[in-house]
Amino acid sequence: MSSVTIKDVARLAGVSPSTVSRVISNHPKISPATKKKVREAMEALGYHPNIMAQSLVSKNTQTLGLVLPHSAEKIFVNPFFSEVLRGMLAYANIKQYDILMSSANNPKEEIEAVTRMVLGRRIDGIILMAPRQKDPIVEKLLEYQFPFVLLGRSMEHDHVLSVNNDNIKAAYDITNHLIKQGHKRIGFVSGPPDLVVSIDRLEGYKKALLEAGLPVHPDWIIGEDVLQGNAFHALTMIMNSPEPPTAFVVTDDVVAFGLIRELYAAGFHVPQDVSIVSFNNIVLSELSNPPITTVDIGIYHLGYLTVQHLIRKLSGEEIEKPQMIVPHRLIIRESSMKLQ
Amino acid sequence: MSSVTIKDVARLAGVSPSTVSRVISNHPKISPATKKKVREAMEALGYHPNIMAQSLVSKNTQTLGLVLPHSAEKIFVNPFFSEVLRGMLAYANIKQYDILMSSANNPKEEIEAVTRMVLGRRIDGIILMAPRQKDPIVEKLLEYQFPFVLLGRSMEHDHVLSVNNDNIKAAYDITNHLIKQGHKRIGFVSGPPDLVVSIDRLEGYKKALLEAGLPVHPDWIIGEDVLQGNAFHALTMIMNSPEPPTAFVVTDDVVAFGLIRELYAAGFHVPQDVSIVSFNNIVLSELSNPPITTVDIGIYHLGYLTVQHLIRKLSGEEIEKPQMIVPHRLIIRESSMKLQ
DNA sequence: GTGAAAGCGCTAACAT
DNA sequence: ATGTTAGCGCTTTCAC
Repeated sequence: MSSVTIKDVARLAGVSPSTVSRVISNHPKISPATKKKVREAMEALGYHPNIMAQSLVSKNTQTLGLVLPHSAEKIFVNPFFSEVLRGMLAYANIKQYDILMSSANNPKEEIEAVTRMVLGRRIDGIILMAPRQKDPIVEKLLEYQFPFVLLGRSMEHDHVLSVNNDNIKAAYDITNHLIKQGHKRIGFVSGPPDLVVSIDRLEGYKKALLEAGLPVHPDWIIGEDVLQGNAFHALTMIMNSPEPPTAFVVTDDVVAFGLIRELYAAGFHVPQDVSIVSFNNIVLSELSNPPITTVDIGIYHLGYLTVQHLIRKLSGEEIEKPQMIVPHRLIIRESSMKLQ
Repeated sequence: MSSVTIKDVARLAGVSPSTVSRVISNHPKISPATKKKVREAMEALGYHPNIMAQSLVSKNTQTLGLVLPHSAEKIFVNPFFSEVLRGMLAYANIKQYDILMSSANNPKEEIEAVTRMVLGRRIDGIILMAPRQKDPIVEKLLEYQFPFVLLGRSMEHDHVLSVNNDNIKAAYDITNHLIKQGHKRIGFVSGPPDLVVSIDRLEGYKKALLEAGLPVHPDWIIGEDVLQGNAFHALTMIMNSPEPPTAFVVTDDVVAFGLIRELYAAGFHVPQDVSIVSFNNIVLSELSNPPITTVDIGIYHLGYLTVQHLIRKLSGEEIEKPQMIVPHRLIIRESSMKLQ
């Protein structure tokens, strides 16, 4: 692993270092002859530009930062995450960008990680996943005037770059699907309450109920910790009440898996006793037993467009609409089969 | 987002840039007084060292490279991946390392991505996931003499750093579990055939059968593409033969999900008609219907130790045993309930 | 204990 | 079209 520099190439090609530099960056006025000579020398020596040195002077790094949401949300984010990352990397790859990841165990570390990346000038822009209400990182980045994109949306700032689903509409649509099936008592299983996505989906659910003249029953809105069994008690309470829900809108496929399992353990079958619909359409939702009715939010696409949006901004393109919306569609499966 | 440099700090603190540098790197002989002055100046200006400049001279980047396996393996790797990444980032975070990801659509791009990172001196070491038999990237890295660690193992080089399960033993153990349940006709669903992990698990399966005096039936060893339904035909063929398998060892939980689904569609129930066991113990395997018997391979731990192993190597520690083995354990669930 | 100076590998005026 | 020069922000001898 030799360390061949631009000077070595210059020497071998019999030109000056700056000429080599020009060849690298495809400078227009460079004679075909020398270009060829230099290319050959680079090839012969196995030259690759030192990216640190390039960045130091050019002030850009061809790198995007991504902070992994901290563990509190791990279950919520889990299978979604690798798919969205695939989409991100796919576009980044096209544009020769890499993605620098950092993790954090709590909001404080999260800020630190971002600060280190941004002020350490390691990245050109940053991708924020799962933004919260009044998200401190968003505020910080705004303050730094550092380019970033949200996978999700900001509730406070509508001029920030973001790629999102219309989660209110999505929740509204999927809830209406249940209503059309004849359900009148519909519960909701929420995600972490400070995530914007949780708030939006809850709102869409409520909107559909209200429009249909159905009651919004606060006791039927439960936390996502059913999966851990913490809310098992709450669930049995609800299900053993005189008039239990006949359906649930669940904020995430993984949570839906858990819920189906908990219901089963409590003696309730899906969809015979209770219907389940959820969000994301992760691969496994189709392979669930029963297969889960869900909202396909285009996870891969979401990741892909997020990076595209950010890179466009970085290359100085005029962004007509900062808020991009990725369309969703309902995938109707067995878990919400029509009531007889 | 001002760009405050070491000079600015030096000026404000009334010292030379080199002194500031010494404070940053905790140089021993520096008077407490100046140290304090400099620290205050850094604080006041919001100084953060430019990591590119640091790297350029110090020749290390505090960054590890990771190449996402290309899409062919996406199904195999999917839910496993985010968990292993969490483990990697957790340890990296402790040691103030970041992880630089790059993706590739094919083996050629994979090599390119690695070359760009390595020769571009962007990273100090590299993590390779899911190594193959005679893996070209391993050969390349060996040739460059560049530090790397395998999540898995090399079949050819036993001195390379690696963190792995004993997959042969794991497959042997889980197959024996089925044999103890009274199964005599046991099939196998494989992963991508050139992955070392696939080869090892197949070997362990065969070993258990042979030792028990049971037949290894080549027709019962099928590819992982059952999930896509491509091998659906093969599966029904097998199941409709006069003496079909009564159990399957499946190489991956996700594939097991798919298999259970396919079997169900073909009229076979798990575990009444056929038992299923698999590997990885992803979160959802417990929430499957039925819950899946699987080998817990300690995914998070695997990621954590992989990075630990590599960072130790990078910091010049003497590595006593280059090949680390993470213990596995069987998680017995409903999908392999005893035959009556 | 601290400063001055050189240089890491590269790019970008400014010359010619 | 190409070479010369001066940095980018930092670390690290080498002086004192």
